[in-house]
Amino acid sequence: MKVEKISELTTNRLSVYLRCLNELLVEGSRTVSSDKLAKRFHLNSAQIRKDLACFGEFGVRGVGYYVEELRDHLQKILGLNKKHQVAIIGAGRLGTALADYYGFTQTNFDVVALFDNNESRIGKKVGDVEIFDIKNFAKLVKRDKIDVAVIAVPAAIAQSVLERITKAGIKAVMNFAPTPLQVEGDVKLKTVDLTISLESLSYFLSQTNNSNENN
Amino acid sequence: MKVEKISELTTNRLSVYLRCLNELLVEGSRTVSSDKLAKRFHLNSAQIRKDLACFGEFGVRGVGYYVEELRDHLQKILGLNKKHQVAIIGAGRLGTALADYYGFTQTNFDVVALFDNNESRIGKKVGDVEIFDIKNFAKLVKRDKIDVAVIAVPAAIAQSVLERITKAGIKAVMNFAPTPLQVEGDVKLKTVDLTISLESLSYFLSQTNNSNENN
DNA sequence: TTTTGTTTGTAACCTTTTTCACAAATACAC
DNA sequence: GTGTATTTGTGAAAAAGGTTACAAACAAAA
Repeated sequence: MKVEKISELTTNRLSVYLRCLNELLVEGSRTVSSDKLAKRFHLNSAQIRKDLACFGEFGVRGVGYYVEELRDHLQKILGLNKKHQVAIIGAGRLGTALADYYGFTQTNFDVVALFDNNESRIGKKVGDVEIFDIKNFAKLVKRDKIDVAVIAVPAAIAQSVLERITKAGIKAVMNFAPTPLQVEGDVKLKTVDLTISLESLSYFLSQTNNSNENN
Repeated sequence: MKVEKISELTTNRLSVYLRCLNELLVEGSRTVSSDKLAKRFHLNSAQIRKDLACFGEFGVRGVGYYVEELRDHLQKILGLNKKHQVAIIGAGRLGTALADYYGFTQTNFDVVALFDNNESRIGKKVGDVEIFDIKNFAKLVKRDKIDVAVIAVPAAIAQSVLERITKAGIKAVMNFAPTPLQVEGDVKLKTVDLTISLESLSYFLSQTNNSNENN
């Protein structure tokens, strides 16, 4: 078992493995080898073994891994055995869409509050979740033990929102504003930038078109 | 100038550079050096130069890059000089949120149609965009020259939706369903998997908490 | 014209990530 | 038991990605 720093690429894959194992569990598999797992879900068996090896020796040589046991280990490793309280800042279309995104609702991530600075939105509800005035952010973070924040505001104000989040003591932030943000301290920020994804997609599109022209 | 295959990491950065240049243009800068660009936007100057070098020699030694000229080059490289017609499949909250996401509306990506299989949604409009029956997908792709598809349906049916998209001849697909999809042929698929991002975030959160306990 | 200062483009180097390959461990058949 | 078939865990190799460092190119001042 390695004790090195775990890369984000690894933790991302752990999440994938977890999903695969859940699928296998539903199908009733008791054990699975890294090779079967890899073939079934188009992964690399050596990488699976190496990723898992970062956290312990979960497998049995000649047998493989016990599906349920490994699933439980991964859940624990990823911190999915504890509930997380999520706040979404920005109650526009994206923010409200995220508020009942199944990834948030179906798991141990609970969206407990939406925040906005727009008077006309404050006080309304999206499903069970109330939209609060951003001014009360710090207070509600404390009250509801919010530990994850999602930024779903326009790019122009995203940095100031992040600072508010950081000041409130939140350590995990997901950013949907199409702009890179500067982080203070040991806060973990993940940016999902749709503009970058789209424009990058556009590049590959133009490549295909050009090569077709040359045929 | 290199002629190697361009990595996705590079095209992602090109999109970032483009954004930076647009910002500089608004501020009225005529030229910029890779060093100034890097310092201003927290990038690496050598990497900027290397990324650009994949596509030509755009700079002038001793001067830097002409902002507007480089901007135009990047737009061309990324295929952003042509309009793209986007279809969103799945007219739930996420699909409709994406339909008027500014990244789609504000640029040369035009959302021209939403698709769903739910009778109650078909025929309605989200902003200017009509929700069509998924059965008419291929027909409308042809009529409206749709070249980008966005999957915003539940994971369980995402693969079958992708196959429909592929059959209709679309080469660029963005997937928001939290599941990896198998691509046929030369279709470019980008998956934005919020579950993976969230669970990965959860890992780092549990790390922070554990190390605090040990203090 | 020459010198000085700036900045690109890139070769060489370093780091990270992925893949390969195999000894060690286990199960199971005989 | 012994032998055969699996499969893990992990070094070592390969590939991919990022950084450093500097010659070559150019601008501007002297």
